Amino acid sequence: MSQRSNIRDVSALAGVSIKTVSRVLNDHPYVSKTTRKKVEDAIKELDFRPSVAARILAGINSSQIALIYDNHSPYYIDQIQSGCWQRCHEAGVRLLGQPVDVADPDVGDQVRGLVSETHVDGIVLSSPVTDCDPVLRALEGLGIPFVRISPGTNHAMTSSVFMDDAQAADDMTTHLINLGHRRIAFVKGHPNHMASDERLFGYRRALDRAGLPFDPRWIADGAFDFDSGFLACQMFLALPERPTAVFASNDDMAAGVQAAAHQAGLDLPNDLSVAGFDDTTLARMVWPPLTTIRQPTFELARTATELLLTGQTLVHRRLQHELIERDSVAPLPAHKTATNNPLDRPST
Amino acid sequence: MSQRSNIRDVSALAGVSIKTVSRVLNDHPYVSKTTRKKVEDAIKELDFRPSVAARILAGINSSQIALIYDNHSPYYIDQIQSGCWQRCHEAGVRLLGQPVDVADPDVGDQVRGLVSETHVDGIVLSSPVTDCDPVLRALEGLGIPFVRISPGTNHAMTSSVFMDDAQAADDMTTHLINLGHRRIAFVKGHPNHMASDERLFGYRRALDRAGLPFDPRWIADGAFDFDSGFLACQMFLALPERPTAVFASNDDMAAGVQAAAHQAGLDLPNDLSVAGFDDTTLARMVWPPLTTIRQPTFELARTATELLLTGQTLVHRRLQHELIERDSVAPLPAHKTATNNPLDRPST
DNA sequence: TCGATCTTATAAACCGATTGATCTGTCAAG
DNA sequence: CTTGACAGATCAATCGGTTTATAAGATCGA
Repeated sequence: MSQRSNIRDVSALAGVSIKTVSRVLNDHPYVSKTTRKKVEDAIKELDFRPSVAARILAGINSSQIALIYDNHSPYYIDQIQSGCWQRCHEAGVRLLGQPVDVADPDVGDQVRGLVSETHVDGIVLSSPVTDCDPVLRALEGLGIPFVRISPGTNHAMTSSVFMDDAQAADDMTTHLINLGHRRIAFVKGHPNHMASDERLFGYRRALDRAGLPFDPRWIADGAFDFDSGFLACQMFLALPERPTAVFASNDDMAAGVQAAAHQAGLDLPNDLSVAGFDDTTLARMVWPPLTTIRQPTFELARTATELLLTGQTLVHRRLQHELIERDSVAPLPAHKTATNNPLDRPST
Repeated sequence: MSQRSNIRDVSALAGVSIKTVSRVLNDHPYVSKTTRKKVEDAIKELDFRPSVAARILAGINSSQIALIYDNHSPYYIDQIQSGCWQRCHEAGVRLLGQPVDVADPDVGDQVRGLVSETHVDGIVLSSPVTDCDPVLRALEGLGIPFVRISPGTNHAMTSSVFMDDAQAADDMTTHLINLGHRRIAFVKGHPNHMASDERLFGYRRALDRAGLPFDPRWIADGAFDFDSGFLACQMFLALPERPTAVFASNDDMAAGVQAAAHQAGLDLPNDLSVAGFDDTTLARMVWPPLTTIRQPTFELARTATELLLTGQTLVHRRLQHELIERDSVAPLPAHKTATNNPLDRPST
């Protein structure tokens, strides 16, 4: 039976005072190497681990931070979590993952509870919690440090790390245009993610610059999940004038678009080019593999955690995105470029 | 500035003793309705939340449990987490998600640290941590209650919830045989998951019963991830006698198999049937959608948490699986059934 | 009316660490 | 031979709850 050992046991075994043990534990000055060694040996022998509960009560750091998220793309969350976790692991800090529902009327209260009950030292917010008012108010009221990953609003409030969603969407749209596509549909992201608007904006900007018209019928609402991409594509295919390319603003929706296209008997990517966004693992799993925007999700999370841990409260870091070409996007065949017949069908 | 309020503030405001407040908080007897009401009002007004740290120190439950996992399939983990989380949420218990690496030589130590530092009341183990010796020893030594999801060994040690992996694999294999397939390849799971052996066993049993030979060249090593499925399929396709169906022992690997087949120019499912296992969200995202075994992952996790929370230390529950037919498996065309020519190729 | 059972108060000990105040030695520089 | 700077001991308070012991008023049945 391994009875829990406490700081008294350690001090007794090492033959030093409790205060000295505490000094060793917290890296305080005025401890000689030999004393430190004695104490460390005693700690090892007793397998002593200071109780966080007691340290928290005594008012020092809890060495715990929380990651709060609400996301419907497991691959995305997996990367966010890994990034935070890795940095925490290096720093010897525990990470508590806390899923929430931003639509729940008492998220604010839940977050307040989390903080005052667990005494976490800080918080990492992932989109869309980054722009959830009740949560932001709760955190501000508590006066606890927090950083945000890809926030869409209140940029002056906290440190943040993000990418240029508008530019990335612009890049992808331009890429499609350069390949000859003129009828490019777009699937929007979940309305409570600010990135959704940014991506739509980038798409429109690229269209404008190329002198292409913006046609609202080629815009579909989405929710960052497979099903909404599927539905969006079905809608596009029912249009008298079909798009030759679909740009879905994340990979899950792009997979949905592809599935609907496959189901309709289209030959991908020749009959329809499909572009994604995020470059999650999923992008390589579907067929054809997705041409997509690589979002540095892991690094975003790692960097955010870094900022929190080092107490940099008001810095903003933009990380670089990258257009990844795979096989889901093809140049528009010549015969389709010429005609603009409304009754034109992808294949006979 | 919302100064933290403590139990003293509450007792003062409510005009009762600290002890009485404590009674209300812990649902102890001997509190009249009117007194209880007064205390509850005071709690609400002060937005008082008892500090877990203090309660832990005082020796009562921490109302926290941990979920320890090490898995390479985000969709699987997502479901496990959701199941645990939902049950915890209902019970007002906090869930700490803790990823580990079972191959790390000091997992045991990490787990011991987790328990003695956070004072969690119990632990849910997900495969393959369920069969990680250092972790099991650490937990036993600590004397902390824990339950396991799909353990492969030491069944008498703890409560567990699981499905019949062998029977499920048998079912799927039999399904393929019934559709006329005779050359059925199999992609094994990660060697540190006990379920991998079970599934292989079920596959062989079905083959035996049907009087079909077991050919080791049609067995590939896998690791439950996309890439290993991809590699396995490439290997199968290089064989002089190609399989007509591949049964991959999870969905991620099945997606890999499909990708390799697509890349080789095969027409799915006609040239090659592909079956998966798990029925994660991914199964519907790939093309063609996977015929797979539905593993009740969410319910498994929920039930495990239930057992832990209600203190049922030695019960075992088997949950039912189900064969889900989608479009990745097709009957073997007649002309292929007849011949068994080693040089036979899927398409000309 | 007496005793039993509720209901609540008061005071103090305790959980395991941190921290501040106070005090005693060492040892080396000036 | 002082004088500091450093190393460590001792004691007690503190964080925010739980819990035990003791006491006492209220309520109720016999």
